[in-house]
Amino acid sequence: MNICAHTHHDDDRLHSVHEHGSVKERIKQAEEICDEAGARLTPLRKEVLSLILSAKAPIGAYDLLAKLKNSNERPAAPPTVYRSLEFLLEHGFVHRLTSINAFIPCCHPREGHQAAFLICQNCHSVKETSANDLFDQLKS
Amino acid sequence: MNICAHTHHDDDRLHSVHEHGSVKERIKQAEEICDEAGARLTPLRKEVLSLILSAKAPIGAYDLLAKLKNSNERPAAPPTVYRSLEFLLEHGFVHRLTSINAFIPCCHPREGHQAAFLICQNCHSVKETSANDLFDQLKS
DNA sequence: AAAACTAGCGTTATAATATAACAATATGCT
DNA sequence: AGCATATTGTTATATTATAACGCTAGTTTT
Repeated sequence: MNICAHTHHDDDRLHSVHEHGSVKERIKQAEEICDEAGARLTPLRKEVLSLILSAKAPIGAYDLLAKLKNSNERPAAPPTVYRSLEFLLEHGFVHRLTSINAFIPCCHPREGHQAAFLICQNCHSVKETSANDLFDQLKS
Repeated sequence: MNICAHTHHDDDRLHSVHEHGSVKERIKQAEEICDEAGARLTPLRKEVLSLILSAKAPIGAYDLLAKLKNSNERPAAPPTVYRSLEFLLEHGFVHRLTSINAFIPCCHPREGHQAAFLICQNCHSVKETSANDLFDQLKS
């Protein structure tokens, strides 16, 4: 499922996941979603989400760990990161790219959509496209 | 991309990857393909392919390693397996399922097709479907 | 309010997956 | 045979992820 997409024309069904609204706005949106769902976007979880949103590319768990250690008084070990990632994945705020062991923001956290990702095998830039049609087919 | 597919009706576009012709036949086919391509299906590589073909489900690198050790005088360490897997992947004899860190046979080694896999999140049984249509879309 | 419960996080250790680097051997070629 | 290259052996280590246990703070129950 990895295709290097070097296209530059715009297509509303195909967009870069790291070119979206401000981090602040998206954090605020996440807070609202958590409030509605009765979930807790704790300071730690918020910081991990913020790091993923701020990254210019998919970011790995141990990169997140390093950034947490640098930017923070908080102690940090692998479970610190993986537990936050688990929460963010469960609530649809991020996606896991298993093929490159990295994480990216979800562009549409409210929608419960199915996405497919085009990952450039050189630079790892990621574009997202809806796979709803494919999934409809498969479910049948 | 993981959907648990519990369907039992047959569909020529959707088939279980572990219900195919005999291992012997498929090894023979692989030998032919290697001959044509000038590639060497060495005894080690043949054994790894055979183990993947014989497995009833996706099989991990370290499971393969254990089987190599059991069934064989040959010494075996991680690179032994990973190098063979690299060869088998390059030549299209197997697929890597990154989401579960496991490997399965390719059902159509000659065709250079693009496949999508439905992996049961309970039992890890795998069905394969062609994703050529999707890929055509994406390339545009 | 005290006790019991729970979610979240800290902490240590270890499991599971994968690769780097170099040595030895086998294979093909002239 | 002698050389070049591909393959495999071998040791060590890197990378990714989880298990297990304890502490703390907030909540609920009584």
